[in-house]
Parts: sequence; C-alpha cells; structure tokens
Amino acid sequence: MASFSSTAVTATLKLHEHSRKYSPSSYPTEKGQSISFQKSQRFTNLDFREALSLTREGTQEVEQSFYFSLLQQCKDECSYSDTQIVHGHAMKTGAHEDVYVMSFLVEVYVKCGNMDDARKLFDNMPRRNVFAWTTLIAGYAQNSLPKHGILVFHEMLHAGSYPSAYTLAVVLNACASLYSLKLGDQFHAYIIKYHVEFDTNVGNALCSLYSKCGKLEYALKAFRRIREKNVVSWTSAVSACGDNGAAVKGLKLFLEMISENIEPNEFTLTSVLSQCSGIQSLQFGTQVRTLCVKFGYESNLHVRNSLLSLHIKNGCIGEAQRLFNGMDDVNLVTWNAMIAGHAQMMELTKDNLSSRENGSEALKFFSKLNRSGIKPDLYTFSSVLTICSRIMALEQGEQIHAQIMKAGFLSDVIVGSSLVNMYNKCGSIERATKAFLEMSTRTMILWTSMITGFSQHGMSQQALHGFEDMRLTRVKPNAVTFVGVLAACSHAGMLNQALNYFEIMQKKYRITPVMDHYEIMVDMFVRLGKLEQALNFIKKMNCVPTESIWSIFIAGCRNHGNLELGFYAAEQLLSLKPKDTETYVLLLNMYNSAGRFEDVSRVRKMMKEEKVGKLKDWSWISIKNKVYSFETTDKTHPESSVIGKSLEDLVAKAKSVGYEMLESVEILDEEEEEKTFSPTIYHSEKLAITFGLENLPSSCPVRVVKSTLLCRDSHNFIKYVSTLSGREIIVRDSKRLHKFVNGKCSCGNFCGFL
DNA sequence: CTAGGGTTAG
Repeated sequence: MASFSSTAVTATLKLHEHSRKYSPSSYPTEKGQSISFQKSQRFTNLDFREALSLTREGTQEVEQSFYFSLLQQCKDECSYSDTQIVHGHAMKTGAHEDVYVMSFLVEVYVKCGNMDDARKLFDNMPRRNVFAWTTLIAGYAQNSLPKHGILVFHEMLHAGSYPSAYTLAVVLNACASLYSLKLGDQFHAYIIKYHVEFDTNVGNALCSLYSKCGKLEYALKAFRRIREKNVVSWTSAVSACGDNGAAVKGLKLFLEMISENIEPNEFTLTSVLSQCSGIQSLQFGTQVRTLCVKFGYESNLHVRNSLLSLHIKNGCIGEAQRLFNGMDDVNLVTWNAMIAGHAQMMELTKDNLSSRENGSEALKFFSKLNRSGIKPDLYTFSSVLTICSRIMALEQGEQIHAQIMKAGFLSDVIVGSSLVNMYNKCGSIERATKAFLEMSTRTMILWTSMITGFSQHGMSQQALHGFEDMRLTRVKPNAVTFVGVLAACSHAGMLNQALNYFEIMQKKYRITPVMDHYEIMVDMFVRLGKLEQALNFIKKMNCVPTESIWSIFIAGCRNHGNLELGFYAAEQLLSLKPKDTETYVLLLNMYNSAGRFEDVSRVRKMMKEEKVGKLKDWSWISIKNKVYSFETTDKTHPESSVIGKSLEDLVAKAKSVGYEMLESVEILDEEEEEKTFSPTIYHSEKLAITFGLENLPSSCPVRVVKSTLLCRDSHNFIKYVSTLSGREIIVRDSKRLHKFVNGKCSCGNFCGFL
C-alpha cells in the first residue's frame, strides 16, 4: 500500500494548488509562531498530542498536510488509539468532509487491522473516490477477508465507480489469497478488456496469483508481458519458480535479472537463497552470498536467516552455528531454522552417531529459546516433537505436550499431528489415541498418522476401523494412507482385504501404486508362505523391482526354507548392484547358512567394488532428558564394563529358560572376515535394553531406537527378557516398531534378517 | 505487490 499512499498524497497536493480548501500552509500557534507540517515530518509522542491540542478547540481551519503527517505516523506505528484521536479531531475541524483525508483514514484503520472501523468510516463518507474503494478492497484482502474484498469490488462497479489498474491488482491479490484460479481468470478477462495487463502492478499481481495457484507457466507469461518490470516483478517471477518446485529455472531467471542490471533487494535475495538450499546448491548459494554483501544486505535479518538455513540444510552445521553466533539481532525464525535444521540433519545421518547428537543439540537450542524470552510457535513445537519422536524421548515429549497446552497451540492440527506421531513413534499407542481423539479437526495427515500408528502397533482391526471412519467423515486418503491400510491387512494376514483395498486405491481414488505399496503386498504374500504368488506379483508390477522388493522376497524364501527361489531372486538382486549394506548382509547370511562359501566371497567382492560400507549399528535410549548410545562391539572388551557383565547375566538367565543363541552376521571388521560369522551377544540394542532395565523405575517401559534392522537372534532374546523382567520393551528399528510384552512381539514375528 | 520455520510413509 506504500505506493497508494504516496500517490494519494501527490494527487492531493496537486489538487491543493488549484482548490485550496483550507488555511495557508502554516498554522499559527498561540504564541504567534508558525509551524509548517510536511509529509516527512515526524512527531514524538508528546508533540503528537501537543499538535492536536493546539487545534483542539477546532476554531481554526487546518490544512490537509497536517492530517497527512499525523496519519502517516499512525500508519507507520499501527497505532489504533492515536488514529481514533486524529479521527475525532478531524470530525471537529470539518476535515471529515475531505475525501482525501477520509480515504487516508480508511487506509490507516486498515493498516491497524480494524476493518469494522474502516468500513463504517467508508460508509459515512459523503463522496467516495477510487482510492477509498481500492483501500477498502486491499484491506479485506490483507486482513484475511479476501471474499469481502471481492464483494466490495462488485459493489464499486455497481456504484458506477471505475477501477484503476491498481484496483485490479488489489482484486487479483484477493483472488490469490483465496487460491481461486476461477475468479482470477474472470478478472484476467476483465484486465485484458481494459488493456491493463502490461501495467506493472497488474502484471506483478497476475504473476503472484498464478504462482499461488500452481500455474507457473501462466505466472511467467504474465511476468513477460509487463512493459516496465521493476524489482518486484522480477522477484515475483523468481519466487514463483521457487514456490512451484522449479528452483533451477528460478536461479536462471535471477541470473537474467542480474545481467539486465536490475538490483535485487532483500526479498529477491532471500528467495534465491532458499531456492539454493532447496536444491542443495551451496555453491550457487555462496555466490549469492557475495551479492548480498555487494548490495549491502548481509546484515539484514531475513537474509541472514536464509543464509543460515542454506548452510544448515547443506550439512554445514559449523558455518550455520558461526552465523548464528554472529547475529546480534535474532528472531523466532532464526531459532526455528536452527532447530529444524538439526532435525533434518538427524534424518540425513540416520544410521550413525551424529544423528542422535543432532537431536540433542536441537533440544538444547529449544531450551535456550525458552530461556531467551521469545515464545516458541507452532513451527517450533512441530519440529521439536519430531525430534522427540526420532530419539524416542517420551518424557521430553510429554513435557513439551504440557507446554503446548499452556501456550494454546494444542488446537493446531499440525502440532496435533506431530503429537500423535510422537506418541506413536515412542510406542505409546494409548497416548497417541487420546491426543487424536482430543483434536477437533482431523485432516488426512492426522488420520494417516493414527491409522499408521495402529498398524505399527499390530492393531490391524483398529487401523481399518480408523480408515473406514476417515472415509465416513469424507476425508480423502492419499498414497501414504494406503501404506498404513495395506500394512494393517498384511500384518493380520488378510489377503483378500488387502487385494480389495489395493484395487479401491487405484480404481476409486486414482492413486497409482508406488514401491511402498508393492513392498507391502509382496511382504504379505511372503508372510503367508505364498512365494509363487509373490513372484508373480513382482513380475506383474508396472515398474522395475527394486533392491528392497527382492530383499523382502529373499527374506521370505529363507523363512519358508525355499532356497531355490531365494537363490534365483538373489541373482536378480545382485544384477541391480545394490547399494544398501543391509541387503548384502541378508545375502551373506543366506549363502553362509546354506554353506555356499563361493557365493559368500563373490558377494564380499561386490561389496568392495560397490564401495558399500560396514554395517553401522547404534542403539539409543533416552532417560530423563538425556540420550545414551550404545554400539555393537566385538566380544573381547565389554566384559570389563558393568553393562557388559549385566548383559551376560541376563543371557545366562534367558538360556536357563530355553533361549538359544543364533548365529548372525556382524560385519565389524573387514580385516577379520573369517570371524564375522560368530554369535555376538553384545548387540547394541541388548546393551541399551540392559542399561534401561537397570536405570529406569521398574514400572517404566524400556524404549530403544536402533539404527539398523533387528536380527533374528536379538528379536528372540528380547522376548525372553520381556518375560523374565516383566517389563514392556519397545524397540524401533530402521523399519518397524517392536513392542515386546510377556514374551510376545507386536510385529507378528516377521522381521529383518529372519 | 515480493522473502525467511513445520506435519504423514510395513
């Protein structure tokens, strides 16, 4: 609206020269001095009151620019109470007859977010000009009432007023906030009719409208048509690319802009930087950084936040930290970027130690934020809950739940979804269900979270009921929802139901199956021992079977003792040159147990060729806001540690009630290949569980996260431990959740390296 | 008019 007010002022001043309505350009004070009011003049709060009190009696006439100065100040400071004072004053001096003063007043009420007052004032105006109409429309659009804005536009046409190009730009913005392409197209037709599509403001608005509606091509066409493109035009076009997933195009456009000698502003630079981080191009981002310095925006808070985000998303935590420390002005976005950045690093470093270190670091930032006095918002809470879910920090998650409640963010559906997800991932389906039921709005994602949660906890019936309830409330499922639904069927061995849902998904919801769905279907056939059917299914898929599909099939073959098919599938798998260490471990296990040692060395050779790393295995347990991690170790040294000794005692106890240790592969040391097929009792998760049993209150379930899949031996062992200790033990491995209660596991006994 | 944080996936 900045250009509006300056236009209004210039227009008014021009008019002023011809028809002076008010007294001369200076106003005599009581002391006989003259004060002149200029547009740029600022008043301190005291002067402000004083300026008004001088004219309180309302005996003298006041010039327009007096009001413009005061109102400009009210507008800049968004001060509603001061605006009311000026308004009251204008009523006394008779300035309310002046359409320009009143239009400006409408604009200031709009800026203060008070649409009711703006409308009332507008309705009482003796005359309305295009500025007033436009201001009102823009006001509704900016104060989240875009529909009202469009109604006012029709009212304006009906009243016989002609919209200016600027009015049309403002109406387009209202369409953009409604994400209504249909309305936008209607106005576009109107714009073509009045030949204003070449206008800068109209073109800018068209560009951002089409971008918001996901029509990048139209947005760029609108941009190209603008005759006199300004920085805003270029910035709109560049960010349109970024918002529509065309970062490379956006960066090219940015280069074009630079080559045309258009100087970018902080908006352009932040948009470009965020596009760089989106496509992981630290290189380009670094070049943009030098431009930020060149154009003097390096210390701009928004620019700094984007730079910080760029570095943290590219894994340069050190540089992000350095930027953070160098900022003397920090806002919530800065904190959120640090927290979310660490959370994202956790995902990237999933299978190694730094993952949990990143999690702890992020939680430290969260407590620092809490101490800083800045209030966390829904973004902060969502991120932090995700971190708790990853490290299974239930206690901290509960504390954050309480904080969310106090801060009043519980009704936010995204925070609620994160909460449900956190409880699910921490293995507490009861609390997840409770949080879910307390939500007043249920989106597709929230339903999906809950369905998946039931499914992961082995509660197939509840998962399917959830899905039917979701359909009853007319929330449309997506591909992810069906991952949960199909998994529930697979888990309970409901073959026909699964096939039925698989068809409904495609025919009724027009969802093309992706690898996740195929994997579950294959997994289901395999669980039921229907290996031939599984193979037929794989052959009929409309995409090339992946590493994971074959792995699931091979695991099934081993489980059902059909090595013929297993060997066949292994050849298919090897021809794909797998990249995942766990895939190779599966094959090594299979060939080793079958005594096919030539194949064992063939697989090992291939691992070296493909530069597949060792199996990095870590387990973590959170106790009282602290995370403890354990590594699978070779059996020579842990005896010296207390925890190793306790684990040995536990193994001995389990053996006395029937536990038999199984042989499993451990690729710990490449130089000691021959030794790798020996039973290892010091699995990381076994150490973590032992630690948990000793350090948690006896009523407390033991919750452990593991970076790789559970092996058959561990799975069996933990069952015994759950019976012996009478404790609930929850282990989340790289693929699924295992909840052990009284010798039984929720996963249905079909897992990983079986 | 234009920018910077977030949720779901056996």
